[in-house]
Amino acid sequence: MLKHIAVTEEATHCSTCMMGSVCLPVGMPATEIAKLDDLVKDRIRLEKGQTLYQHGEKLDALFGLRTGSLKTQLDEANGMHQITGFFLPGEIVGLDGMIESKHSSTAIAMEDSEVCVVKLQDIDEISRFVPSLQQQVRRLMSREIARSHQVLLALGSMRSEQRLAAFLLNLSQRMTALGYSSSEFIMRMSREELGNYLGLTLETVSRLFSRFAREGVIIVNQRDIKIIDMAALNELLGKPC
Amino acid sequence: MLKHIAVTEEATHCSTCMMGSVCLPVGMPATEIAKLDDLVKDRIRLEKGQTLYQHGEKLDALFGLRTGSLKTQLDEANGMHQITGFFLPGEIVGLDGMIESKHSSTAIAMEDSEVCVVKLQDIDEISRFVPSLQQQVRRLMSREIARSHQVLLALGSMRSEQRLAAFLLNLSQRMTALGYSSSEFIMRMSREELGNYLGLTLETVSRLFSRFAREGVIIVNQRDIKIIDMAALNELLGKPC
DNA sequence: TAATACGCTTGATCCAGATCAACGGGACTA
DNA sequence: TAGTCCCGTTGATCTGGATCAAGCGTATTA
Repeated sequence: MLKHIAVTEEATHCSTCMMGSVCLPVGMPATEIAKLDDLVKDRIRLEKGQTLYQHGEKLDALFGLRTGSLKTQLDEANGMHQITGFFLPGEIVGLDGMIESKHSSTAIAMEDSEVCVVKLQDIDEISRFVPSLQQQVRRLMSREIARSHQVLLALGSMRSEQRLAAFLLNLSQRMTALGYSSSEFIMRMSREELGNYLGLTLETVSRLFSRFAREGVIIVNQRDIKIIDMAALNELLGKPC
Repeated sequence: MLKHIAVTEEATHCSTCMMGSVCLPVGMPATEIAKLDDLVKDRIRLEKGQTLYQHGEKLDALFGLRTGSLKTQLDEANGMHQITGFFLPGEIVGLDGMIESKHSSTAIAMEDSEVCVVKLQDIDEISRFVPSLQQQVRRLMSREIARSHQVLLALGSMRSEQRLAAFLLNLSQRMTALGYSSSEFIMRMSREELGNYLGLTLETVSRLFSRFAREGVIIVNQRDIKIIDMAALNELLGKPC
């Protein structure tokens, strides 16, 4: 069962949340953010491995990840499954699947995590007073579409080493946005999960990590990654450094 | 230069458009659809090969495809490019890239086409009187995310024959929704475009068509496709028929 | 009417990444 | 302290789809 936590008056609201600079309110004018305090009435604490929502479940809220990390995946009847995203704090989960008000994917915590619950009806309610909120939701959804397209590019047009390079660079950027080091971070996903996401086997991912390390591009210690030569990763993607 | 056509009083509006049952208003209550008549003030006629918008261009509108077909693609600086979608009449183009108000992809007409221009500011304006409009836009964006995720599943987890089967079944469904035959249709894209979209080479796509034809699953005549054995395609995907 | 071009098919060969297999190390349990 | 499990690494081998190459049919142009 999901562990709900009511957000009372003295609790953190959007306007006081440290995550505000990267989360749902990102880019909104400060005067409007102040009006978002009633947006989150509820939080959910998830243990590692716990499911936030499942394919087919009724959807009536979005989730802002406060702490921890999540993955989303598609589960097919025939046993196929595809991880469609890894989420870090400040990122919004649940944007897919507002068709028929049913989730079209499953979201699972990769470590103990906490999410803010943003009810869709509260969005509609509050956006009457905060005109930019609807645009903000559109922006976030649009970003999610663009993100998927980037992954499509990786899966459709890149070779294995390029996919991993693109993934590492992307993760690095997102860590930076969170105020962490851009060159050293811990990956929350297993080799198998990463392989699934990148359309590769876990063995190929493992070999790539070893090779990158051998070539002095990164230092790998299990899930602890240190990027030594960012330019080399960019070069792999054919980008000027 | 893009050919704009002002939508005057006597022209077709959303409420009278034949496409309404599959286009932007899909699923909205009839009373609300009637209020959408000011939503489209402008249409654009595109010739085959013409670009509707390009990566990086300012975005201030969505486009409802009225006739013809479009493709969207990501173009990378290094020459890589990835087709991210093929669009049929009634489908909405331009949902990606409302971040920074810039398009994140390029949309190109695959045949002579016509699109309805839906200005974002008109959406915000009209949604003050049509409460369900914002939800509708969210639904459409959500559908676009879910669609991308399905393609991710194909590119990440399926073998070549499954990808093509999934593509044909998907196209068949969309043709049905448009009122066309579910088993016989013309594909507007070349083998190369289809290969790019599915993460395969044009040769592999061609061989797959030949093989499916040899096995009596389809009849192929260049871009003219007739599905003989729908169940066989479903079986390839491991689905019960 | 020939000529050039483009899209598609088919064959031959190659190779990146999958698959199969063995092993090693850390975390948890008894 | 040993035993079990899970995750990751590495090696050997295989194969699906890429690459290279040739030819063909249809449309467009001279």
